[in-house]
Amino acid sequence: MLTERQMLVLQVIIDEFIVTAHPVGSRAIAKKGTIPYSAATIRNEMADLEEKGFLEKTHSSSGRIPSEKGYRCHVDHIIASLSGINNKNVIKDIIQDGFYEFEQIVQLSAEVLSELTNYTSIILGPELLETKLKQIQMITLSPHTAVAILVTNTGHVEHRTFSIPAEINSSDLEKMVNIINHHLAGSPVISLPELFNSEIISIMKKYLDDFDRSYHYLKTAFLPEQPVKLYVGGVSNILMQPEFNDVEKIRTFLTMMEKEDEIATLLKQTDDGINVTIGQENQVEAIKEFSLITATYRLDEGQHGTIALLGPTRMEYRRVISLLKILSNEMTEALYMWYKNNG
Amino acid sequence: MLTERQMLVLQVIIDEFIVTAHPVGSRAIAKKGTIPYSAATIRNEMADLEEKGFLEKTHSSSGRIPSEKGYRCHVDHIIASLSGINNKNVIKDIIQDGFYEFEQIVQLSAEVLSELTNYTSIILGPELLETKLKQIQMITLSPHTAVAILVTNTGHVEHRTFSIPAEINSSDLEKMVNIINHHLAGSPVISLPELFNSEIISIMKKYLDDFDRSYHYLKTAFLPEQPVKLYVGGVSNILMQPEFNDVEKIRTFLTMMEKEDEIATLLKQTDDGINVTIGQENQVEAIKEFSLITATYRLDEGQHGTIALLGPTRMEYRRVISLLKILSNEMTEALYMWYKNNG
DNA sequence: AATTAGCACTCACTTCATTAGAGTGCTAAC
DNA sequence: GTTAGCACTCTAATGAAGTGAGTGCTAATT
Repeated sequence: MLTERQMLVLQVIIDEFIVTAHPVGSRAIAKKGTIPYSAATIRNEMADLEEKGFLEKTHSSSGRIPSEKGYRCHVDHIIASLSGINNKNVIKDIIQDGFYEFEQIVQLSAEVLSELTNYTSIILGPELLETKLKQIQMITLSPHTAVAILVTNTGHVEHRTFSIPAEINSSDLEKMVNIINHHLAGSPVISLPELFNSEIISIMKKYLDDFDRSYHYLKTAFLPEQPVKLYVGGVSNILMQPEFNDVEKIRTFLTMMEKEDEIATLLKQTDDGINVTIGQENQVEAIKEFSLITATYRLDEGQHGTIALLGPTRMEYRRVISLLKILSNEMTEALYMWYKNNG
Repeated sequence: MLTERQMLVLQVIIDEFIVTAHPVGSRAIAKKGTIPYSAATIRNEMADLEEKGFLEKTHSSSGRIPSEKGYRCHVDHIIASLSGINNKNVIKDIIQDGFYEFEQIVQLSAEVLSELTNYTSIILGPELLETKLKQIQMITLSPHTAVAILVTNTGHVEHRTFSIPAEINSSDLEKMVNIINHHLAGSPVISLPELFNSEIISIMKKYLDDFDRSYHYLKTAFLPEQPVKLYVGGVSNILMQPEFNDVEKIRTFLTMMEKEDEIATLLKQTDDGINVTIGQENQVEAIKEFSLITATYRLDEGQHGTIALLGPTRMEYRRVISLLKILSNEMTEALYMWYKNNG
């Protein structure tokens, strides 16, 4: 589809544009001398590249900027050539110093990532619903209120304060908690409501006086509020990009970033491995001007989460993609170690 | 210091400027007809007001804008006239619907506040160190790791995952937790380290084999990481203000908002009651262009937190101050109720 | 004596024209 | 196939002119 030389020209233009954020002209390329052709030749190739849809003009006599198709080609090229990456131990070096808990590892990774790239990093925690119940605790604060605490095998702690209905006495509550721990420990959190219905109901009915009421309360008390957790790093970082010299754009961007649930659902539907969606390729309206690069990391037994990097379409794809690949590997490794110790 | 009429003119200018954010001219005021004087008269008064430092010009032939001294006068005036506020039940109406836990009440208040004002609201949670230990739990995830959970009387849950040193066996751990709960439940969290030293050490030495090691781990495991919690609402809200039409200002502001600890220390050193610091009056460099209004809310027994509102110096002080007063009262009330049930 | 009308002057903001510079496309020469 | 040359295009920067809201001062009015 593209000749060798056209590919070369496209690369040079993208590289240049990534740095300057300004349209690139043929003469400028020729002057730089990265490729040994005259401005006119390059001009001709550029015209062809534009015709084929890999470049665009901002106006009729401007230089060219890469189109989304151009970026796509660039990115596919990078991913294809991405094989033996030298693992730089970005995260591992930091982690090995001491003991970090699960959430810290993830949060740290998000910060490191945005620090290294100057884009905004978003990490989607592993689907909480797929973690397994370790233990439930119920701590009464007063005769009328209690804190329910749910701990998963990943060390995630979820808690909720709620009022104890007058119909339930504290010994009943204790019994319930014991029953749950005994029967449901080790079950995936996602299946808890179901298991409640199938396994626990029958048992509880034997032990508890006022079952129906209690049941209702328990069910709401023992489910995690947010099924996933987002770790965001470097929101203000990305605003340094020249793309954000417009106030309105900043507002739009920040408003979007506040919609955590939308971002979460977006990140959830990514495939395994490295994934790049450029501009209009994005399904979500609010980021159609951005590029989103995602990578998955895994825990044991099929649990996984997503690392993502959000930046302008004009992104340092080469660097960023390999970084993300390294980091997702490292996280998988670090978390695997963690998981092994804590399963 | 100011004549009746000068006061009037100052008020009108401030009111106008709060709405338009543009310098106010004498002719414009006269035309509006809020005060029955000609442009020339008003002009003279404005000249006097400027001389006395209550007004400023942006350039030699511009209209006037209120100086910080002008705002200060305005604000002092408002606070003086602030007596019988009709309690509007902003929060209470919402809260009474169902049971809300402590953190929800505070978070909700922050959101409501920024929603009502279009400024950024910051609520400083009650000093965690002053809450009292309710119970400690230790849940082992694996032979080498455990989650330590600390619950306070306010229902606050703090947790930390850490690795269990090989020297400590699980029955020792259990013993320690029991000892702590038995002796320290009810003690203020702030005094825990001290009590550890004075009361627990001696007792533990009797029970535990390898005391020294265990002690070190416990001490770090059972102290809340962040002594206070910040609840921020409507960060992107404030960006709609015309003061933020400059990209650089937005960046500065957002960078500042990311420094949570700085904000926390700033809010901690506020007096009781309503407090307004305008522009340069602020000690912290980053908010010398803003006004900060703070109010305190109380829990039982001397525990208290701070509600704050951050906006441009051009702020609707009248509305905002009374709102903050109402809200701090309501929060005190709501939390008092909560506290009573859960003490 | 206080207030107001009148007038000259100031300054930011907008609009418009001009220019410089970087770019393109095309044709002809190498 | 590659390059040089040239006419043409468009943006961005610059500056001049006009507009309008504002001020300060003085003199007239109440």
